[in-house]
Amino acid sequence: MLDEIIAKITSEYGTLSNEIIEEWKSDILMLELEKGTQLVREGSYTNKLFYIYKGSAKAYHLKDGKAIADWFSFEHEFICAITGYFLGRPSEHYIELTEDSILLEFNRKHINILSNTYHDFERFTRNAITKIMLQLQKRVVYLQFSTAKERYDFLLQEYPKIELHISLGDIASYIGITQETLSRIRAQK
Amino acid sequence: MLDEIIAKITSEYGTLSNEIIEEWKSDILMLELEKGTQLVREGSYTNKLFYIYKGSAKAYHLKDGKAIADWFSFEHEFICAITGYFLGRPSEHYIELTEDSILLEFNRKHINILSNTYHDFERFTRNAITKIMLQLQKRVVYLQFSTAKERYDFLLQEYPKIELHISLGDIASYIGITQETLSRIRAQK
DNA sequence: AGTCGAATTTGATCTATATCAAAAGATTTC
DNA sequence: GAAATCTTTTGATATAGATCAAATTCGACT
Repeated sequence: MLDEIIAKITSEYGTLSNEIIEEWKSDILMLELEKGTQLVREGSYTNKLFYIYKGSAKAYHLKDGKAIADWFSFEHEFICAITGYFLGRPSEHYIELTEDSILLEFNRKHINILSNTYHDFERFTRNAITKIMLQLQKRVVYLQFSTAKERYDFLLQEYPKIELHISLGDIASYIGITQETLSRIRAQK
Repeated sequence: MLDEIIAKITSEYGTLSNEIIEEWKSDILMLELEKGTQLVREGSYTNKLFYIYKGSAKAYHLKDGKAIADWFSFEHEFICAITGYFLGRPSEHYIELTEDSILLEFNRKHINILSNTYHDFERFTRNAITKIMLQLQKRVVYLQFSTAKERYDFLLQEYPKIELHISLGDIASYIGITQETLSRIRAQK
């Protein structure tokens, strides 16, 4: 199964030779965990990157005691504690599974070694980061100046089935509105 | 002067051999342009990336006829029409100089060729994109759930001297508030 | 199936910030 | 250096969405 997942990943982010793939595989963990499992805790030093094969996860942080969702990850997407992973600082986020999931776990150190050793792997990494960057760019645009309804419509366009996987409260915080407001928007559809 | 600028860039994003630098230089344009010059127009196919050596620039788009600032770039920072440059689609942004400026212009094609040819250049590119990604991440966090004042304070922390370079209206739109609100926030300091 | 706790909905009220409008200050231009 | 234009400030009002509170629905567990 791992080979199959890796094939899917490389088809999206860039081909890798068998040699590289074998070396990469030597440090990949494959996990099957249940809904609610915390992959990363705020304040922890984390150097892990995850890839969701089945299921879904969320990254969130607390503001005034309330959870605010920062990032969702569904099947075939990556997720990490962004500031922790890229800056080597204590994580500002929690990461938690929102459904029973099968996922891969990678290590920053090993990823960096591979990137430094193999040009192809470096390109692969760049492509993955570029995708994250473009997703963030889109979010900034709609968070900057749009109504609650516009934000929600935009999110549904990006993730038409998000409601099957993520609770109303988490969705609301992700688009920067309260859950009451989101509930009312839904009601008048 | 070009060598000096390149030295500054590579010190930040990753060392490059003289060979690579020479090849890179063969396709760099150095421009001296005045405030208000449009570097990129919305709807145009653009494959240009800019680096501000002196001065500043903004990327913006129009919503309901009003300009909304998306990205500012000051001395020693890059700027491009993000969707145009990375996705090869017509630009969703205008880019305009906000002061008289000296800047470098790069070409996506040449950047890509260099990235494909030289592992070091690929790493260099990845570092630059990672920085952009992290900046966007920060913006998302404060756009998601914070008051007008919190946004403004955060921006000042990031760019303490922004008011010397960017107009109140542009700053307001960048943090997602109206200029009247920003003016009132300033008044009560 | 019935109980308990969590998630969602609905209602009433409040408030931060938008909107509209006009005045005051700056900056550019000829 | 006066006119014209652009930017910022100030004032009055409107409103989207927050907040607080309670009722309802949904799901998990025994």
